[in-house]
Amino acid sequence: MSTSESDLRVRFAPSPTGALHIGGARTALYNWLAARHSGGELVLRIEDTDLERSTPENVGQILDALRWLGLDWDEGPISQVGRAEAHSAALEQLLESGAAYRDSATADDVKAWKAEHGVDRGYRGSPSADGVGAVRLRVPDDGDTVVDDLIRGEVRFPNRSYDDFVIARGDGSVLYNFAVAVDDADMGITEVIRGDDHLSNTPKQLLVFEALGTDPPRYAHVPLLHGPDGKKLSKRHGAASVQELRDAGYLPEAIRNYIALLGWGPGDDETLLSTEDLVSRFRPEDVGKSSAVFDEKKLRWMNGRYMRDMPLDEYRTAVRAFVEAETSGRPLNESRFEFGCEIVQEKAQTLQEVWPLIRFLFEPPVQDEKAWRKVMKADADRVLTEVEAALFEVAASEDGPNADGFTSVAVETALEPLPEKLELGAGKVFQPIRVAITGTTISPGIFESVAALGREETLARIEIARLKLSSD
RNA sequence: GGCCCCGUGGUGUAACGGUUAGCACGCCAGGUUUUCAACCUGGAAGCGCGGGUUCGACUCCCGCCGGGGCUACCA
Repeated sequence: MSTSESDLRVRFAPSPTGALHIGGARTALYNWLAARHSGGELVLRIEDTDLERSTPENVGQILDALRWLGLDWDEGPISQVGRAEAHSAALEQLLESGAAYRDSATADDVKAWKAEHGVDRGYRGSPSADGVGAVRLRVPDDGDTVVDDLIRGEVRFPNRSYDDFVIARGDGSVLYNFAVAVDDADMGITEVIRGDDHLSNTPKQLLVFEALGTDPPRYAHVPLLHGPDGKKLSKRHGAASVQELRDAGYLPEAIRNYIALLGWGPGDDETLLSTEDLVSRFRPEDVGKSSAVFDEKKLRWMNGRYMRDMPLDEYRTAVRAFVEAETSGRPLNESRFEFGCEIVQEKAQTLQEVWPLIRFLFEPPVQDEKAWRKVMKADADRVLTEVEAALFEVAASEDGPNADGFTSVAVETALEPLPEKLELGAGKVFQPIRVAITGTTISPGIFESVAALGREETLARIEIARLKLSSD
């Protein structure tokens, strides 16, 4: 828990109606960065007043996603439902003061009223005689409610275009715009950083603050994220939730770096920014105004950069979880795994891509027929015969991955002269080996791959390939 | 429909009343290379449109067009 070095208090307030989306994750990140940058505090509040859609599973999922992303909070999670008493008290206060009233008008009544008064005219009701009905807040007829937004500047909303909006249902349970304002007030939130979709709601919340007699926080509305088709980001756009990104093999730090850049830039040409950099350089007022499109291609590239920069032991730990999922926990040759990670680190862009590249170390190769036809041509048998002879000469004191005597370097020393000796291009010599031992044309470096597989297994697979060759 | 927001290459961003409009991803070509990736070099690609204001506008103003949000007794 950080000691408070500033008065800044922000909150992240997701509604648990599903997984945490990349857009929500970015909002969380911006709040977190703002808090950590200034030494302020971040409160996590769960907006669960929609009992139909808010489930404990969803709450757990969001908390997991935040933790996995490395975003911690100083207070909470606080359930909005758990604050029902505070909400009722505030509601009573407004009913007492006359700032709000009970109105029995139905949706149809409101529609009829508007038909009569004009579409740009907000509904104005009157207290029901019997004191039943939903609770509405009185909205002034004149003037503007002004949102002084950190990102948008001053935005004016004409009061007359807003309905006397419902702040509590007939049964007394409160609605979103009311609960949010009461909670932000009670929690002493000083700055609200949230999605643009709430900009139009802000006047309502401001009106609640005014009725309550409390100073409102400052607002910073960040632009929404869109999918590649320009539409609002949704589950249809592939890996759109944090959970899916995690399953696809992305690293938390890469995601933090990438989504921070969606709508914000450090001001210079830096692209790769550590979380430390982000914390020191991020300011909500520097967030741009236009919506951004989530582009997985760039995330992939960035993730690859982070994967290559990882310390090897950390890399192995991250990869292991993915490999275990692929092999359903079947024990693997540990030294092959360790060496496999080492030789594959330069190649994969996501954790998910690692297994296909090192799979040949643990299982017989699955022959890709296209690769076979492309590589196993006329010279192949002659080449493989030479390769066998050359590898046979390499003395290995034991048979294991990168074993003493049969190291990448030793293998390279043995194979490297072959192209010249056979008067063939390097590809003509090395590709058949690759296909013989891995089944495909794509693998880690050939010398490393051979060393990782070990002498005996390599020779055995080459022999199998030669047999297949003779039967072609 | 009403209220509100946004509009720099395919994507994310930078600059700004006066620059050859920069950087990154992606794309294309070439190089390197044992494949892929990485790496190196080069290239195509942008200020939504129309009016103003100004000596000068991507930048300021207006209109339009396009995209988005809100408009529930949802959040």
